[in-house]
Amino acid sequence: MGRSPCCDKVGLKKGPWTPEEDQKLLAYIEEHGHGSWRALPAKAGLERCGKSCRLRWTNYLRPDIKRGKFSLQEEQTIIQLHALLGNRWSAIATHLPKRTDNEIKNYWNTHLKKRLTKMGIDPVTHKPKNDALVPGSGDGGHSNKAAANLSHMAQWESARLEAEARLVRESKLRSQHQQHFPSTSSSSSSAQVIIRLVNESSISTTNKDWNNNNADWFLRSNNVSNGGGIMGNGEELESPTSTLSFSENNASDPAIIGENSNNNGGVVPMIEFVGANSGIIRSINVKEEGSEDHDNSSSMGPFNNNPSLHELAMMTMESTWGSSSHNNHEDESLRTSGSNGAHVNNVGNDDNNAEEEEEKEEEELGFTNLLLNTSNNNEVSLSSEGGDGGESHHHNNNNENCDSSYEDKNYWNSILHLVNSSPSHSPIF
DNA sequence: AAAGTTTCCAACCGCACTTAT
DNA sequence: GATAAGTGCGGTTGGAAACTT
Repeated sequence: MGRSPCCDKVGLKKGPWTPEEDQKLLAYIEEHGHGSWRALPAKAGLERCGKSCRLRWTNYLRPDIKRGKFSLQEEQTIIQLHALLGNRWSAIATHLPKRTDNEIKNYWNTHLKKRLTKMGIDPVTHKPKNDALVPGSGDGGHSNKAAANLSHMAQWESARLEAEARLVRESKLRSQHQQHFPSTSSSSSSAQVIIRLVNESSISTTNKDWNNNNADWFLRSNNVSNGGGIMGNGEELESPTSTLSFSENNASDPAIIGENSNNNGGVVPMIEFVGANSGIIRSINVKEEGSEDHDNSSSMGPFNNNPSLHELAMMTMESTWGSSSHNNHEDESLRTSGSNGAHVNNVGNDDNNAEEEEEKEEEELGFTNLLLNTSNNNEVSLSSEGGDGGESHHHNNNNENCDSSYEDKNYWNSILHLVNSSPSHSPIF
């Protein structure tokens, strides 16, 4: 059976909205809220279908929308998130405050997609179309590995989103349950070793880390100082926080999102996301790796060349959360030099128009580095400082034997840093 | 200055999912 | 469980603006 149309199309206006219509819609929603979108047009005196009204509101009239040029930081975020999420514009939009999914989608299609194509990167797969054209192609296949990692990450993220959706529902049920039984723990029912990554007071810092420009947004819109994660500004995004866990029954668990054999025959641990109640990742749940699935008796412990996700997360979180001011400065260097801090730039030499093209290319190189060569950034210390297992994780970047794990580290660092930097109200993380 | 082309983005369309009956 | 209503989302389009010839 077909669905009935969202509205009777006869007599309803289509096309661009007039200022009068905008005013009517704005005035009505300000006074009454939107309520049922289908019923709204009649009540507001608009000859539009409810869907059109909703779209106009969410994409244009809503007061918390930032318009105008995308910052480089935003562009980088979009590219990274697109590599992970694909065309999940609404999901991407949750990481770009005040930007609508429609706007991001348009920007991707009109700017970023072309730019990546121009750089020789397939904007769909985020893999290099032609190795010869891509920086790092002569790196012994590093970029290919990175691209493969991104592909893997996309699968990872896809399944994670599904699990997250399920867990949102569970979380809601749980919270309802807790209203009756307040003492009930909200943690996962699975046997898990919860590793506390960040306490509630990290929230402000975390969001400052995201972006200098966005910090103000966060502080204003969320009214959060410490222990926040509660939406201000009337926003009710109930945002379960994802947690990572290494599953023990990956074959049947719907939350399992993948495994990845590494060069050493080990297995990158399963990852499971478990709902929580704040807006940022706050814990990683580590389960015992099942022994029946993999010939990998030591997957949980600190490993030789392949850090567990847990370790990576720990290193990453500690590194990033522990040095917010540092990162803010890093952002600036990233703007012009990409993630490679060794690259020398003429930052500040902006009075020469002839160099604009050069700068643009440098920015593009930065994007390339972000996507294909997340190594060499100094956001993550690979030393033992972040390991909770007490085992040192020093890695020599020049050691070929460590390439795989090193790339994994940077790969995860890039992802986790993004996660870490996400606004606390994100419904995804 | 006019015509042609490209770029940009607001808005539409239809599908999928959730919720209500 | 079946159906309808409501909503969200991603793909696509149409037209205005900008740019080029």
